[in-house]
Amino acid sequence: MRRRFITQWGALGTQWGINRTMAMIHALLLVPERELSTDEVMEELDISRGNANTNLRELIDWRLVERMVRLGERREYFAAEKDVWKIFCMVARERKRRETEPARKVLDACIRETESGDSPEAREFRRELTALSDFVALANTVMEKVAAAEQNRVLPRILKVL
Amino acid sequence: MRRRFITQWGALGTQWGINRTMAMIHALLLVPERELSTDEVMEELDISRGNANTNLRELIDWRLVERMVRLGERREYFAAEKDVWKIFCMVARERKRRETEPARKVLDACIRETESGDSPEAREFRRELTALSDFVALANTVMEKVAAAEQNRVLPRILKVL
DNA sequence: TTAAACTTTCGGGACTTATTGAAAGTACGA
DNA sequence: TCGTACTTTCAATAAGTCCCGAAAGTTTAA
Repeated sequence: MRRRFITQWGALGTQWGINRTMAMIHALLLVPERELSTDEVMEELDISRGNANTNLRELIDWRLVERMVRLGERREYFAAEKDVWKIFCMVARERKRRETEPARKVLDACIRETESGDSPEAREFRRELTALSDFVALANTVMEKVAAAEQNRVLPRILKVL
Repeated sequence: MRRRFITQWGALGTQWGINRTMAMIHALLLVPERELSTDEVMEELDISRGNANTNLRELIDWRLVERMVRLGERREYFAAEKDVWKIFCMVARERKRRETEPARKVLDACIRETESGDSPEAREFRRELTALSDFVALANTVMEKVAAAEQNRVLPRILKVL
């Protein structure tokens, strides 16, 4: 069953824009109570060392996985964050970085470059883009707050507002 | 400038998990005041008919673009939704459909199949997965409400709560 | 019913991204 | 300092995705 969960989670990851291996490693670490070494990950998922290493690092970069050092042991072990709320924050943070921030940059650059234009079209263009940019900025702030929030009370509270 | 906006938006799309052409068509339709035909889209972006057709349909599927019919004319025209709030709702709806719903399905299927297990591991497994599933369900509800909300007051209101 | 105008589908090639496996790098203990 | 145990990098290749263009399908007007 664990194996099935892992492969399915991997398939899901693809749709989320996360690569399959990364999602599978995450699933693998999410379930068992103990941390695993690189070699164990390689063996369990039947993947190469390079692949395991790259994706473990990526997961650490997302802060979804932590490196664990055991006293007196050379080998490193890896453990996944299990608190769903924290996972959510990490994903929000990452998405902000990869999605809303670049969008905002592009929009603002375009707005700035049409500032000189004075034709009706230029104004219209600027107006459209500004509306978009403001909105993205707002969404950005929301995500930031969500990512920074400490307690897992936020989502229920949001739900109440809606 | 418009052209630059279009290409940059296309590049952004890639990071969002949307294909380049789709994002470019969206940008193309977002800016000008008038709707465009398939042929005009092909010409502006220098893409094939098949490509234009496929991606226009995909955009329509996302409800980001509408098909416009002109009386007495055979040809169809396309126009993008410009209300940023509506765009947001559409994206939320689509993401829910493509991200949280499948995740929930996988989790619930796995939980159901371990219901019989009674070992400590099985219980632990079930506990973990249930926590995740509940959380995803909560997120799901939030997105649903957001997508259904009519006014563009929701985001500011959420912001106040945080 | 047919031709014309337009839309959709789909196989194959181009391009992009992920993975391997081996070599190089690093850190530790003796 | 060296050997060992481990981690990281990277070039080659495999896998996956996107796009073209031609052919097939559909709708409309005559």
